[in-house]
Amino acid sequence: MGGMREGLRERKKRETRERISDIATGLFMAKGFDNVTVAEVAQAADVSVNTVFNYFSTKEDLFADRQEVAVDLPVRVLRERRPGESVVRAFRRDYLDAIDTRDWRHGLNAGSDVFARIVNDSPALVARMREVGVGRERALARALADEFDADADDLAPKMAAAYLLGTTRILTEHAVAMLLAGEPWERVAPLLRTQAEQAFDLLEAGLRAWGGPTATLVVALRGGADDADREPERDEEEHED
Amino acid sequence: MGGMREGLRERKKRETRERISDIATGLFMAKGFDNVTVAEVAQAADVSVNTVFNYFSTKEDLFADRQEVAVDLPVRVLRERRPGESVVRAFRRDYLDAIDTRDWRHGLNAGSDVFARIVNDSPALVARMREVGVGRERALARALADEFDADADDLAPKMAAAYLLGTTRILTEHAVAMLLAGEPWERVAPLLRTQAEQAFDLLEAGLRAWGGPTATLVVALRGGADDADREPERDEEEHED
DNA sequence: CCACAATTTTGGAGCCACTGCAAACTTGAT
DNA sequence: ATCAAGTTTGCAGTGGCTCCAAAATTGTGG
Repeated sequence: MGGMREGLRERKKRETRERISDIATGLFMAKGFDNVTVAEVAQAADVSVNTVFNYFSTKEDLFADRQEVAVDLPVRVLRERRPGESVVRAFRRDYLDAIDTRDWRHGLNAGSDVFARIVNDSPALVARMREVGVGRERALARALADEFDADADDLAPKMAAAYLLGTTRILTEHAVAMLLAGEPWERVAPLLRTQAEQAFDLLEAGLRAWGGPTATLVVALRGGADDADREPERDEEEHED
Repeated sequence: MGGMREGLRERKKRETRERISDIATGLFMAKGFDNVTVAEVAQAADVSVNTVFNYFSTKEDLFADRQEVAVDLPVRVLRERRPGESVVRAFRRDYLDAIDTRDWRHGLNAGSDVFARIVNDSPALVARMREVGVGRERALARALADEFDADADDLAPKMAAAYLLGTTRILTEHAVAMLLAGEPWERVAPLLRTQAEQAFDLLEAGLRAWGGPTATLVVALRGGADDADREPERDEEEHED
């Protein structure tokens, strides 16, 4: 049992997994999630049903697979914010960037409309996506609490996470709804941009007016003029995964 | 076929429905949601499985039943706010009231810990509860948009709904977590109260600093005069399209 | 090359939520 | 009593998913 390179065995495993996932997503896109049985996927991928469940523990996993990774995405935005940049500003920049580049990480992909239609047609997938969202929020809340070492009874990190991700969630939902209604991206983008700017203005201005017991976190969130000599940016360690 | 009082037929229907629901929740509490089959419920209620599905379209419906009604609860808080009272203030009052009276409408029921444990142990029920939450948020957003007749591209109602319900959600989650950890209500309540006050302070102060294009809604949300206190330092952008 | 062990795949039997259908059965009105 | 409408039930099935034990495949040492 040598832990060598990648033996034939492991390569085959990887290949089958990818084949199953690809064929599955293809079928889902073509016929809709609920109109495809696992048996169908298995047959198309030339494996047994048990093999499918060997790689993916649920049918929904078969669809997410790639989306799953995005759970720690907000955490990365938090951690990789620029020196001196407030948390809200970092999220604002990230989101506006995503609009410009039409990045997939906020579901603004070209083709995200078909994706959204597939998801919306299937209660199971809708539930799944919500679960991913909850995971993101929890991860961000943990990261915030971690970074500004708030104690367990301090709800500010959770609140902040909810506000930040709620904001982006609603922005994206609305944009995708417009795309689903047939609006071209060229018309959606500028509106989305102004909406995003307004929304983040609200967040920033909102937090600016607060001087609560968790002042350090709030200052870091909004980027503070409270105490001028304080360095809100912590030393950034090199932790890229 | 006269639709008179309540005929024998309808009474029997109501009785069976209640009997099934009661027996089901009893079994769920005793053994956990996933450890009870619908067949078991049917047998205990002395009906066939088909009859169960005749009244409740899913197994989860069997558990919710009573909880379902709570979807329009935030809307009621909005609509029944006192004259001159801002929306945020209304929600604050409602929540603090709920703490004092330990009202079930925010899951602060005595015995809500067992309820929570049952729910948390079942992925299906967790998903169901999240769905209820989403329904609440959507209903509140619609009601807000309705009341202040915002147009379809105005995201302020949705944002406000997300912030308000996100706030109460996190407050309640934390309180229930403490209860689950064995803390007595007498210790939880005062902490929850200060946390709630801080959180609603944040909301109120946050909205106070905002002068956007949807000024009427914001003013209604936070209460108070528009140009009374501080100036928004970020110059307000034009509202085109 | 040949065993032999470790894995992977597979078939089969089965559970459970849920559906559709047509035969009972119950109720209400004539 | 009788008939129509509504309700309950049994039965047969689908589809996701699990468990298990028998193949088939791959890595290792002789």
